[in-house]
Amino acid sequence: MEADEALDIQRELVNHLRFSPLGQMPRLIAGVDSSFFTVDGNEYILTVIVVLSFPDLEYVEKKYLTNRVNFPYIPGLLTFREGPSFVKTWKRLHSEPEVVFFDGQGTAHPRGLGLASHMGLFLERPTIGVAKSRLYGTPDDIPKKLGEWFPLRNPDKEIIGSVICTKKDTKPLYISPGHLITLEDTMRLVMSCLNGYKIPEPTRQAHILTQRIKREKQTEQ
DNA sequence: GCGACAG
DNA sequence: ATCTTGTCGC
Repeated sequence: MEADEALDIQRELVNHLRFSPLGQMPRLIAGVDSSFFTVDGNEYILTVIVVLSFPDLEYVEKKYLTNRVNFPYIPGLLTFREGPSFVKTWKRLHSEPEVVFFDGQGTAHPRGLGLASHMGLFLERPTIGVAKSRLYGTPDDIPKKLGEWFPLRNPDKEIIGSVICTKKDTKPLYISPGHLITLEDTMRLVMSCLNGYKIPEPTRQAHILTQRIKREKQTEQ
């Protein structure tokens, strides 16, 4: 996979995105995260998917997989580095989450197709992008108080996501709809999944496991 | 050409 | 993301 053909894929797939209101509240939500490590000069990715009940946020299921990665990290092309591993891991899930949270952007992307959006097209179900930093767009302002938020806009001033304060005295989160969900519903779900921490619980649990599994993996061998 | 740049 | 210990502050 070359970078230039990856760009063409994004420019084509963005036309398939749909942003519709969530019909009903989900019963299961999945959180995805990945970590990386190198062995004998080869780079590997460890992807973890955690499924929680909603709105209780109780643990339901988890699956993880280690795969080799060849595509480098290139801002705007994260999908081609982490996407393949996610797809393989997803196929091992027994439960069927109605919504999936990704660590990265949804529509708040140079070509409107961040990791969450691209994976949403694959899954054909609602996805959300939860990023810890900005990739694209300009926020109207920076939120400071818990729950406060501002629109994130593209150069044409169109709203592509939002910057929201999910915890006091911490940098805000950059969230955007991935696919089959509106920005409004995206923000509602993110706020409903907060558990006293800055990162929504599905993504937070996945991140904790991604680090722990990798650490145990190195400790044993 | 210069700066920006998810994880 | 990852390399890495302690430390300032709510």
